[in-house]
Amino acid sequence: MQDKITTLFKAIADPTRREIFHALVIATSALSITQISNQFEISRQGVTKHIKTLEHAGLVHIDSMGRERFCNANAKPLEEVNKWIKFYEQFWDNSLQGLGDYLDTKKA
Amino acid sequence: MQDKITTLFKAIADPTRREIFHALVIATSALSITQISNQFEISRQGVTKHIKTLEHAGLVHIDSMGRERFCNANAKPLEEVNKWIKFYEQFWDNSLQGLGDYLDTKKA
DNA sequence: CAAATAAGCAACCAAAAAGTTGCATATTAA
DNA sequence: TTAATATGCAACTTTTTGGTTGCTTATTTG
Repeated sequence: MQDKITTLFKAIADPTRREIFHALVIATSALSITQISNQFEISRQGVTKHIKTLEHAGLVHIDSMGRERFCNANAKPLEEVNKWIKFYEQFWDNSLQGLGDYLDTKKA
Repeated sequence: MQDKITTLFKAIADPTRREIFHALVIATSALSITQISNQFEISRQGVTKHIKTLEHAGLVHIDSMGRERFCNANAKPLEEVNKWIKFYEQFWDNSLQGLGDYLDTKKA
């Protein structure tokens, strides 16, 4: 399909999915599909689809208990996004920019 | 349309766009649309569209000089993404998790 | 000025994404 | 064991997205 980080970026690019993920992160216990659906305007099937996308990106882990499927958030994969971002930090952060300029000057 | 952070997330969710952005970030000088196109497989129009998306997200700034349009990367908006991510860091980073547990214990 | 170059605009296309409804199936409760 | 509940699966619709081609316009350059 597409590479891992793209799957991840796409998963969090959708606002509904970010909301669902957030709800799972701050939940005190795992939430079933129906429980999640009750918190959102969209249909249960819509939620299922989003959960599948999040699961595929590694952001959600599911524990099946009987007929219920309890969803847990897993923020770990976001570490990759964080790494991606980190590289560009030096280009927006002025203090780091200054550091870069300093090193350049030193070299010259 | 959609909120700012979603525009931003969607802009960086596309791998081609991330590549273009990266090329602009590491470029020693601003690049024209044609110059960018030469570095990628897709058509000039395709590049133009991506640039427009990046510009709309604030990740690219354009300086028009005569018939040419020179594109500069601007990483600053990524700071917002970084902030978004930061919140979830405590849920993946074990040391911070430990810190949270510690504070909870202290409270109790 | 004529030719070449840089780019925009518009229309189009195919595939993907976000969401829906309907129905089947498994599990639990009355 | 029948009814209710939780979910999955499949088909379908609408919108968005990533990309294309064709044509026009503006700016250089020979």
